[in-house]
Amino acid sequence: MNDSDEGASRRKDARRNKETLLDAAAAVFVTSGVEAPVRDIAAEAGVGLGTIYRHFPTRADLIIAVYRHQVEACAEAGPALLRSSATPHAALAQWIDHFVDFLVTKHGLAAVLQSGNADFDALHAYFLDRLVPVCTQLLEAAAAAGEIRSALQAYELMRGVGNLCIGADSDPRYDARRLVELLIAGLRLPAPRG
Amino acid sequence: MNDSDEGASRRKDARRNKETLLDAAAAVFVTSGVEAPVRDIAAEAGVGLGTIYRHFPTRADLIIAVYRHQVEACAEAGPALLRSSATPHAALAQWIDHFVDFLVTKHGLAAVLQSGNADFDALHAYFLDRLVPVCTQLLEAAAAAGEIRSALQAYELMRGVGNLCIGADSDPRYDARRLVELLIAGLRLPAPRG
DNA sequence: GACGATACGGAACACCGTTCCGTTTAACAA
DNA sequence: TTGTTAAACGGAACGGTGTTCCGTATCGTC
Repeated sequence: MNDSDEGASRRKDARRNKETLLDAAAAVFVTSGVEAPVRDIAAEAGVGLGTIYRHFPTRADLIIAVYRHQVEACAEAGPALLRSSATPHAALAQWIDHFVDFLVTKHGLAAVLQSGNADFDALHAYFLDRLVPVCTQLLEAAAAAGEIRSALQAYELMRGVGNLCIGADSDPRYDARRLVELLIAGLRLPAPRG
Repeated sequence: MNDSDEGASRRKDARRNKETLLDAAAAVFVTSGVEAPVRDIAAEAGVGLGTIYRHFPTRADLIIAVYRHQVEACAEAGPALLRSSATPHAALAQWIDHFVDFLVTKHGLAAVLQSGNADFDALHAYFLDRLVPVCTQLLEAAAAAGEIRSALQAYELMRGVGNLCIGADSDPRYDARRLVELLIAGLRLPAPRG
């Protein structure tokens, strides 16, 4: 854990406020979704707007900070699954499942991730930088094992899965997990010359 | 064509402005995307903001009006494909392809369709009302022919396809068509006991 | 040409993310 | 303890949304 001191201030109140803000943001994200107004988060934390923007230069930075640990955990789960699973394809499926679980339980996160809104480019880039290499590794292992057709880049798969998760909360008629399953099923190689 | 007179005004300038507005909106949507500011459209049409909002009570209504003809054409293409195609599954695949082409060529339309933003509920509802029944018909025909696993509602498939199209413009690394193909491939029944 | 209904334009409003700056406060030295 | 100073604070203000409102201009009719 080298992230607890890298941006830490000399002043106790500043450190405390940053923690308070992260907690408040996490709470507001749960109840109102990731797109909740910055003012709501400031109010929840009992803090002014200036304080938010000093600690987190942009909304995207705040969102990244809130979910960093979970994204790191997801990234680290990839190699672990590859070691513990029966086949690379099983590892891939489980990893995607893990990722989908993460996205689906964060109201509006998937939508914001793929919104194309320039405000969230940093968020988009962070997710991609951290997770695409892991996905590539899983994909290549599965391809090497001859379990999948290899015509798909990890980037494309990640975006596709992310897209499928949009709106999965707040709509009981739409089950993103099932569609992602279908996508992964379509990826599987049916037979050498089907 | 009964939509050319259903909301037509008694005044010539009003009718002309509505046409001008539709053309201007279409032009702006092509260059700046569907999320272009209303003011840009008003400026392009050489018209005030009030005029836009009298003819189209909400942004969503304007978008619906601009794309109505194409959505109708898509809806009508469903039964036609079912008649002209070799198998129901082929008809389904072609129809989905048609729909994807439509979405992918309209900057930001897919994103706005699934944004969950209440402002666009009417747009979302219109697409669904018009296209889900068509998709249901195709899906049921393919299921009856034993070509697909039937565990997917048309609503879910439409949302999934729509989601996959988000951001397909403006990112050469992401090919929505390929992912939709994979999804449809995953839908196909491999064998009675695979 | 006059008149009433209709439509027009754009200022004004509410809300957003973000910036700016005068004020407060923590940390430290004397 | 007290004084000094750099850091952090709060929130008004800015620029940009979608939308509303209403005084003004215009069309169709008599």
